[in-house]
Amino acid sequence: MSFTLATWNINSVRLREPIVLQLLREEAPDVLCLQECKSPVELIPTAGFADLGYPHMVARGQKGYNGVAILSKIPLEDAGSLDLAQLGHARHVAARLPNGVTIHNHYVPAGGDVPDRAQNEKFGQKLDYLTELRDIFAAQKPQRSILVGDLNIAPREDDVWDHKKLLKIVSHTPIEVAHLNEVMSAGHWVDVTRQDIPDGLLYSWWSYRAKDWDAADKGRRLDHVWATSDISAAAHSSRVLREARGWEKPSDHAPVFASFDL
DNA sequence: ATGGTGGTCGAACCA
Repeated sequence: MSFTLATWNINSVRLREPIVLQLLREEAPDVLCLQECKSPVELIPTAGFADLGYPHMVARGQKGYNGVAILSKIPLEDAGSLDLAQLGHARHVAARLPNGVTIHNHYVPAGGDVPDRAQNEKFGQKLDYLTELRDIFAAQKPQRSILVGDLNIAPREDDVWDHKKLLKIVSHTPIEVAHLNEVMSAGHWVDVTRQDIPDGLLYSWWSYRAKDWDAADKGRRLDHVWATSDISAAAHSSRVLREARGWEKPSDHAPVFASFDL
């Protein structure tokens, strides 16, 4: 079984229903994982998705903030959700495909502006979220699994537009990168995007605040596709759909794709 | 050092 998967922080699934439909029409991934839906599950506009061949969804939602959803052409079994760091936020949901592969969709806390948990509670929550996730993977090694989402960390020097300038900026601080790497090693996860695209600058997010995001190109790679080591060799064809950042009423994130032959 | 933009939901919070 082969399938293509995409992950996209949509920043309101209701406001951006038109560009979700555009992505499904033009790129037709088999599975689309969304973050920051900012909607209760019952208000996600599923009818249009179903009309395009995506009748299956597992999701967790809340009013106004957070929210994650997995849309699919392929039947999905709800595989539960976690409330990491006990925030009471809808930041994770998992689904199982008929071939037994589990897809984890995460929206990691952004962490606020000050990279110090003594001054900024949100930064501590972000680190705690990652520590708890690490501990779960250390206790039980995940198998035949894919983990995607807006992890709100750009781990590599070439995942940001200026490594030195961003070392004290939340999303690229050494302590965040260390926490993310501990999650990866605890679960034996492989960074599929960098397996396929090992070299060079690569971003998936550009701030709304830049005058000309495309020309300035001050991006960061915050959105990730990982696979457990038992299936990582089946992954291929990773790409970032940068053009979606320039669509009508865009999200500040672009979708990240990967395909799997399993 | 600061402010820049955008979404939610209708003032303040979050990214």
